[in-house]
Amino acid sequence: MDSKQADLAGVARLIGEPARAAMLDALLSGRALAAGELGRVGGVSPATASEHLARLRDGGLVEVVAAGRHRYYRLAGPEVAHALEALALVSPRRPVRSLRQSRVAAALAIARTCYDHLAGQLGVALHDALVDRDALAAGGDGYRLTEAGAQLMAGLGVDVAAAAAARRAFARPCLDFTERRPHLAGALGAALCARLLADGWLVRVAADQRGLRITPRGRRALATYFGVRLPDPRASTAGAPDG
Amino acid sequence: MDSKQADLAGVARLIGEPARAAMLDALLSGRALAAGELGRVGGVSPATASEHLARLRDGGLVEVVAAGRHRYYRLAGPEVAHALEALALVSPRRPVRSLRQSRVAAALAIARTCYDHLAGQLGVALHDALVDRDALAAGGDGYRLTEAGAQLMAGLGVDVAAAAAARRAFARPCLDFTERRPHLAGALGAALCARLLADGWLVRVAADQRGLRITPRGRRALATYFGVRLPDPRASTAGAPDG
DNA sequence: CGGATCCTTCGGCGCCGGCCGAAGCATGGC
DNA sequence: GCCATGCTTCGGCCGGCGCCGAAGGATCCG
Repeated sequence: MDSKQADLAGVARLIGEPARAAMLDALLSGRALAAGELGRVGGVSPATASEHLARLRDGGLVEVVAAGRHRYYRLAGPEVAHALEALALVSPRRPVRSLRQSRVAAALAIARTCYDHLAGQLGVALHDALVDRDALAAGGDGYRLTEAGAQLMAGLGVDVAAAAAARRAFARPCLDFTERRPHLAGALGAALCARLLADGWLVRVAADQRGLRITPRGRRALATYFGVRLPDPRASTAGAPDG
Repeated sequence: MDSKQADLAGVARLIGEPARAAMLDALLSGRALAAGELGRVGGVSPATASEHLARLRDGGLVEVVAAGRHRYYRLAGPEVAHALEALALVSPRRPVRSLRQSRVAAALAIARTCYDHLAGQLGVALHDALVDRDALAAGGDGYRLTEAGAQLMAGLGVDVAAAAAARRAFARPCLDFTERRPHLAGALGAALCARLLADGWLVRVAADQRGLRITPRGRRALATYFGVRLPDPRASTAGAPDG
């Protein structure tokens, strides 16, 4: 335990600027984006974008990786994504302006990435299915995989050993900011998401970096492996969030 | 699912101001504090404090309850506390300045409240003990109480039925920002914390609203009921956080 | 009812920081 | 080598907001 104290205001100040918040939101897709593209996302000039990104970098919120004459930025880690989601959870909603925005929001509600794992109705449904089937059990820093869970993951081709060896937490619930119920995060959640994308069960929607579309094949597979059928017609009013 | 989008920047901007951040930090004790006291905490005049509190109120981060000529402010809910803790988790640490600050920080690291439940080494140890003893199991929006867990809580005099009936989540892990491992949050966590305070196992430390001291009686009881012995001499380097 | 306490609103000051254009520095293509 | 592209740094403008003192309203006390 180092005897220091956190600088709450500093980090919040970094996020609390519309252009930077838009950039961070875009980076919640888990992908690394070029500085210029992030500037466009934030609606500012390249010069301003560069300043913002430098600040975010100094604040430890993003990392940069140089590639040719492009510089790609990504979130500095899962805990940054977690903080952003937690903030979104308490943010007042403001009305959408266009039909297009409404369509995008509806699509995001069904399936999207939360940093590098699955969120939205799909993410929550998968989480619940894994818990209900006793594939996940309480233990360690969140969840541990049961014998049944290990077999299920092996059947899907998820590299559980690699996930267990990662320096980050293995499996952890992450409160979904649209569903207000947990979905699966951590190394296992990321590995599962990657696998489902690689297998063509899910594809990224070009319109929004975070959006996912479930392919027909994925729909069948989700029903077979997890008993999950989406979109779920049940009412969206679920349990209240909690800290 | 309402088709709206969250205003990430707005909320972060509210938190990202030193005086307001200090106020919110003080409110993380879970108590309601008067406007004047919060002004002193933030190091600003009553006038400025009032402005800040009005903004926080409009932003939905705090609630106010009038009592005589005092107006007491408290966090608007558990999800606000959760967002603050998540932010603290990614905040860079800055060196403490005085010996006094160092002592306070060390005390906070051992036992403190996180909004209305237990955090610090004590909170994490209790969480781990409950999971290890199969008092808590994965289920619902986080944890459910097993039969053994229900008996344990009953023995302590914790009103589990009331906690289960609360509108908030029943039991949920909350990532501790000093330990970087989960402690127990949710209605059950709050009920447990309240019970331990009421029974005199823990007392609040006047120097810092969030700080807790374990009484000699509490120390014995914690060992008896949970097998928990603090301060724990094991190294503080634990698993990395995750979103 | 008059004074004390607590809080809020108002007016005005000052500064931080977000913005851009222009210039500087890399990299890549030809 | 020369130019185009992508990004960053620099200088300067300007608006927002954080700050306070003073004034006003509410509550409690004697």
